[in-house]
Amino acid sequence: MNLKQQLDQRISAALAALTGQPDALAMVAYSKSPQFGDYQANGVMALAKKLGKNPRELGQLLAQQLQLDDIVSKVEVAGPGFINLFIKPAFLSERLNQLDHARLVAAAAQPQTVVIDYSSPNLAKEMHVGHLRGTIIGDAIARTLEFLGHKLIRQNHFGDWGTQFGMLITHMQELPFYTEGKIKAELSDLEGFYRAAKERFDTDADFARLARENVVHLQAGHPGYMALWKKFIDVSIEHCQQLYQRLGITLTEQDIRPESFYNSRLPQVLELLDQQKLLTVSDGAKCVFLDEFKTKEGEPLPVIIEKTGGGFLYATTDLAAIRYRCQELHAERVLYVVDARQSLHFQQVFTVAHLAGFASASCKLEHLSYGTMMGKDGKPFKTRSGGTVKLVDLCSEGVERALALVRGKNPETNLDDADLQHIAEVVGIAAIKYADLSKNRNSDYIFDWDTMLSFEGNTAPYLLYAYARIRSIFRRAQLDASAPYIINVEAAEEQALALKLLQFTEAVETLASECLPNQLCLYLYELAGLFMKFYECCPVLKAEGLVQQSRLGLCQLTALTLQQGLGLLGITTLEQM
RNA sequence: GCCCCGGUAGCUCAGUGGAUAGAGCGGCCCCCUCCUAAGGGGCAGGUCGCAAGUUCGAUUCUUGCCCGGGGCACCA
Repeated sequence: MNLKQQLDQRISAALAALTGQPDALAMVAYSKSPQFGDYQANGVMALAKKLGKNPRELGQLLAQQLQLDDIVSKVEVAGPGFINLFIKPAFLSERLNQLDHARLVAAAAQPQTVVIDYSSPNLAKEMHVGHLRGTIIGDAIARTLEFLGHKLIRQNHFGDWGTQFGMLITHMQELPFYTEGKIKAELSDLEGFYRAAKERFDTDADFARLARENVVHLQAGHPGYMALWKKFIDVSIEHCQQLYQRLGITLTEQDIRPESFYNSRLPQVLELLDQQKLLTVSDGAKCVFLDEFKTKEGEPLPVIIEKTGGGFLYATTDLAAIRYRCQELHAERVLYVVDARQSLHFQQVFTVAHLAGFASASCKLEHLSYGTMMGKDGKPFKTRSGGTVKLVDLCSEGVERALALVRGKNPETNLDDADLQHIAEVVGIAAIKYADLSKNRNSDYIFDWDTMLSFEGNTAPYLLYAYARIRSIFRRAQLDASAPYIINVEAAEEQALALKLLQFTEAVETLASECLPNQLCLYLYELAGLFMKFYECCPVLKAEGLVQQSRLGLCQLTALTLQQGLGLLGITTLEQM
């Protein structure tokens, strides 16, 4: 149990005993200012009101009865009835000395089976900036839940099936150089290939007709078309996996469960809905109508399961996926990291899934939506010529800019070119990822190279630098960074840092429940800031004996926490930069 | 028209029903006798979109309105 929960539980119990209200809540929160202590309990005011008592008197009574001497050095009643709690330095030291350095965070008390659907690009096109947020944010959430001990199942719901593939295989088939090697070479520029096919589809009526016919052949399982399709998909998957590797994304080929995986399960979705009398035929399409959704004309809005003339849509696939995830993978929680524009779709699909029993009432289906990536002009992020920015190019540009920066900061360095290149790769990728993770995912976010590569403020370079600096302390002094050091905090700066270190667990747990990685980013930034202040005020290498040991211990734990925290976000640290 | 998300300092963003709403950038000023100044400290900067309501207490919850973005029947 983390410190906040521990305080909350004990104060709630004391409050219940004092007032005879079994459901009394202490409402423990962080204090905003040091003068109000480290934590504060705010529950007294509400309870006093409810009981018609004077809140300050109730607060005084509670403060007298609280038995928190093992944790707290001072309890004071302040303002209208706040209970301010000052954590004992000895308690901080003791807790820090007990930490398991390999984890720093306890495993979840109740592990769940969690399915997370993220990244899920459309294989028809090359990955572009539109796929970045979901991939990065999803990966951070996945890593964190997994680390906490949940049974985490990643699902990369690739778009590998649908009308565009008719167009693509028709274009492939008609290429004069349809041979193994040449096809593969041609597909090395997936984006160009898609554009060429689209161009023909839009301008050549015969081609378009043929493409539509070929979709039907493909979906009927025609071997020749299937082979072409498979070839295309394989190249496309390889392209995605390369990007994942460069970006440090944990998705592997084993996590791929594309749309086509559900093909054989679609008819069953239709049958089950029909059996439950949920289907209505409207304009020839088989639909589920839900009272809570309306079209722009004010008519009931259907969820279309099968379109007029046959053929399934993405709602059908998503319903089949929910059945699979809940009933075969036994998920207790299913997370969808998908952009905000699809929120209506997910509301509908989740409602139908619960209604039809595809997901039990206890199975939580959550759409973790995120906003659009904007350019500095506040419009969706594009290249100078107005095209979509490829992820490959984005990574390269980030690394190039980082390299220039690292070179500039190290004019006379002992680092060779390979070292610099490595540092640039880590910093560049980290900057891109962290810029995205550190903002609340719900809002749109403005992509700006200068801000994300700055060493100031809440940025990846600042945190990586903080970590490298600490490592450098041990390296310079030739001290063992993994040796046991006994912490004994005294100075105010040490106390503030120690408390923050203890709160790492709370930050990680919050990320797991709220799925907002920016909260962990903020924690790490504040930790790094407190460390810098500590380091300014409290000499480490110049200190002696037990004081030095203790301060080294704080340095060590700060480094471990930064490394662990960045690791959960999918960012690797550097020993030197 | 309905639904979803947002509106907080000049800019980019935090903010769990609680005390005096916080960071960073940009502006002005100060600090290298432990690590890498890629750092630290200070000053200035706010009708938390507007108005009601609930509450002992609202930036936070409710409702209405204004502004911006997105979505709303066979694409995903």
